[in-house]
Amino acid sequence: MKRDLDIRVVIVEDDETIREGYAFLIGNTAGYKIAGTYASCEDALKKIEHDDPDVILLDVELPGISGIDALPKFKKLLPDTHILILTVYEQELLIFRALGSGAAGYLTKNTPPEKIVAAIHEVMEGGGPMSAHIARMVISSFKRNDSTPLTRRETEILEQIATGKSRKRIADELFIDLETVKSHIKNIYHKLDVHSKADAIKAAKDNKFI
Amino acid sequence: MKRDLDIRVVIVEDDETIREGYAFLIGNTAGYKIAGTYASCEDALKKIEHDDPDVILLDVELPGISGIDALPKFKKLLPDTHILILTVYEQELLIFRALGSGAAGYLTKNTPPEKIVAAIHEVMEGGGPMSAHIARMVISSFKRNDSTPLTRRETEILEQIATGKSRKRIADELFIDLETVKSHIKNIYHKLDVHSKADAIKAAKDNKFI
DNA sequence: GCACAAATCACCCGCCTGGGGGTAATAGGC
DNA sequence: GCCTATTACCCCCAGGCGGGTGATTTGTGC
Repeated sequence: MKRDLDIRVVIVEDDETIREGYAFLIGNTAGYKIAGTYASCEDALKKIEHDDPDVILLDVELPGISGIDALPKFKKLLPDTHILILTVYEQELLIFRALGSGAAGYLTKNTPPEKIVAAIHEVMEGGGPMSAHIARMVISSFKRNDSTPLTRRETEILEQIATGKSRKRIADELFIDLETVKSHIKNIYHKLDVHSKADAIKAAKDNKFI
Repeated sequence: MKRDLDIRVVIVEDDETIREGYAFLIGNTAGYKIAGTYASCEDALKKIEHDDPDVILLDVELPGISGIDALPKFKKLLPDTHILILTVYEQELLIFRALGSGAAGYLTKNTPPEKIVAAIHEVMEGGGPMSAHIARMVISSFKRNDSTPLTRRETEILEQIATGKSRKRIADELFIDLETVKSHIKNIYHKLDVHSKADAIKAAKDNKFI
């Protein structure tokens, strides 16, 4: 069990002005303590274990190893430390890669300082702080297309196909005949203008039909 | 183009105390206007078009049609209106269904009133407000398991299989022999202790290996 | 009540895929 | 220098998959 004193924060950020700015701000907030600051992931990975941080503020665009590539390494070194991504980039690919690698939050650099402190607090309380625009993108990634050409049953069957099940198995699980499943699949292929499982799945996912 | 005056808010919530409480709060905040309040989705669906709302606060546990089932209907009636889910439930299934149906945000009922107003503002600015715990669950849904038994290549091939591609096609796209792909698949099956595509995909997804 | 869409089942065909049994050479990382 | 990841090859055979055509029933909308 750790001391329940200050929240220990480490900053990994190459721009000295920004780094020292954040450090000053956080270090002077009651309840927070700067446990270390680094200009590169290489430096940080060598010494961060001694800092014993609760939260890491991690930049993604860094010279040498990028923050996004270093994320799994930090996670391996400090499995219980929360990592907050801090970046100017709002690219979907980057965001989902970061979250997939175990980031606990994703903030853009235009986030006002007091919100950053609030985000650190939030992440310690089990939250997942995100900048507004990021949150919207994350939510959008779940949204289905409601103007699908597929019927309910066709959508259901295509979802089953996307799990890798055979037509026979789908038929059994839906309590319908194999021939019925084949009919549905033929209709799906016609509607999506494809000629294979893989293409149907891709077309449907691209269009958020499934 | 709409008037850029007050933000028009509709509340759909069966508990009168809560409903009127929110209505009073929001109605008395500068820049916001209550365009309508309803105790059920049935009522709301009939009249909501005349309210011309910018944002709907929607409860999920309602008598009759649930908020979650009504969500697509509201979306159809008012495609440009933002819908904020307001509920006590924090079940993953419910959350992802709501977001999949087009909810722009998801708040729990313990959210302090001023945060609800802030969330309405945020959603109008293109954000995706979520309660802390919800946001964490959403983020967690992206997180991969880093202690996978699968090698990099095996993971890559299983990902391809999960897209419905045939072994031959995977071999071609990865510039390796069909027999090599078969070998990898055999190894994957052994490691995951399964005997089919579908089971491998399920096991891998359940464990977040892919 | 009628029309149209959705869902169901049927039988045809040819070809390739999928799952499982082995074995083994070469590269790359610690 | 060793281990494992990656690559590749041999065998077998059941059954799946994609495509064509047609027919029946259920149900929702106007």
